[in-house]
Amino acid sequence: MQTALQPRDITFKQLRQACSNCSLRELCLPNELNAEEMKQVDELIGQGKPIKRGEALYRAGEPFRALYAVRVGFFKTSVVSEDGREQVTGFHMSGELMGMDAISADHYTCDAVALEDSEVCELPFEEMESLSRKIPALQHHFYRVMSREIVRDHGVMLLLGNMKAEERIAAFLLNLSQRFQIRGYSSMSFHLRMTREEIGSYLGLKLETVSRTLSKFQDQGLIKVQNRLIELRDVDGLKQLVNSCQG
Amino acid sequence: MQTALQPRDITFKQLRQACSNCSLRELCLPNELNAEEMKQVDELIGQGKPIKRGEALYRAGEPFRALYAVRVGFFKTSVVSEDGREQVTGFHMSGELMGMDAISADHYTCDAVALEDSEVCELPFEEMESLSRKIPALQHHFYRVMSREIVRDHGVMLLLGNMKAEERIAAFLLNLSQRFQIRGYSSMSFHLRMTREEIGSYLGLKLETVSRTLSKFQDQGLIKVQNRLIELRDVDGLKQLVNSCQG
DNA sequence: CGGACCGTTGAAGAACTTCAACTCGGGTGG
DNA sequence: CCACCCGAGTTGAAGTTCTTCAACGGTCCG
Repeated sequence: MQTALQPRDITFKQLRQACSNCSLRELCLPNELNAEEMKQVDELIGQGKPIKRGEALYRAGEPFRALYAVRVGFFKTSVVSEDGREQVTGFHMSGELMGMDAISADHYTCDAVALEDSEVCELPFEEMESLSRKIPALQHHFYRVMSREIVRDHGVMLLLGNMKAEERIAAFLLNLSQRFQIRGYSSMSFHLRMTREEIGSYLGLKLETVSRTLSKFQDQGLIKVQNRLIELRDVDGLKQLVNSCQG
Repeated sequence: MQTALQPRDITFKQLRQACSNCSLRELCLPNELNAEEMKQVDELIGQGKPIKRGEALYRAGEPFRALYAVRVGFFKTSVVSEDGREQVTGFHMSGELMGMDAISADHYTCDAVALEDSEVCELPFEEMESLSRKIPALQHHFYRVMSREIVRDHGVMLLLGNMKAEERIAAFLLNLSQRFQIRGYSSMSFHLRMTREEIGSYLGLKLETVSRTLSKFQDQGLIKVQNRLIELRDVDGLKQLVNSCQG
């Protein structure tokens, strides 16, 4: 494993860029840091580690050393049950943190796989933890980020437990749209980085159901689908769908 | 709200008992604390606040001030969607922490309702946060507890996304059994604190399906059901169920 | 003792899955 | 450069699982 990392480390250093200059700073780090604090954080964080499409950033069972922030690209995280069923637990885009599940058991419990060529920043957890004792805003930030993950998971539980296929897909598309918008990309038209099967796994549906539902939405004029390119045509219609049918 | 709390506060103080004497200490707090650290924690934590069956400890939207540890009793937490659908996000027994969802948005996002007469300990979050900067073990403990909640949620997502009704119910019963065992209660026979509907909400099933499945398990000799009293008769059989059917 | 709530069970219906056939597009090797 | 092939996606038809609707029994509590 160590040897495999060496060629990467070269690129790693070439791409090095301080958090203080990073446009994603508001997403990853608390915004109340002063220059001195920022510098301390900068010194800990390893930046721009590239992960090729299809590669795993980490896998379930590997020892925990760091959290990872997506710098560019797109990831899925998934858990696998004892009998081999995969459940996608999340899709992660720039500025989002991965690996928080690993703190409790000291090893990762998910696989994190890049769905396109990506780069991540490495946050060595022990060091961050100890730095967060000196910088209250940083400590609070980590509590908040973990809390946000819990809230997000509850939202997925609501979706999986109560919603019908059409509502799930509509909610999924709206969620992606919103997250692209926050990052300055178009919220009305975007490229899906994942397969129908991965969407299905995340939403508790089979890939055929995902495909059928997207086709149905297109027939209804809600969206336009061209392979993985999605264009939202009637956002209000989609929103109504999410809050309409009784589950 | 303040007035309603006053009669409680009397009992609150009557029941006061230090964490250092509490048998649940290993569940709530890190076990590496020395006497001095323990004392500091003790001084912050409000103990033995009683919540009657059916009452809410907190509700979604209320401002966040404290985490709560179940001392005695049993709680459910649930989120409600915009159109009024309830999703039970968890059942919580003694030693377990509730309210971590509230850190990110500074208000609770769930309702927490007692399913039997209960008592909770109050952990004022801001004070705990600042104390945790002085006690590394305490800080690490909170990170771990939140991480554990994330892992648990991923497990529920796997259950809701991939499992059939029988597998969900079997997994649910085995999970309860294990948690009772940890607390020194019988793992083979226990009382369900929640209705069939609440089980169904948690597992993404209708109450009739829950009822039918329990009856079926009884017919198969896996369990014995008497209202809310459950007796496990074939734990291995249940375990096989969880890891058998392909979802 | 009456009523509300909880739970059980049957039968019919809806929603999703499964199985299967086919299309499309991109990459590879002849 | 083109043929081929593979993975991804679409669509139809049949099948399964769960839900819905409805009726009824039990139990707890005022």
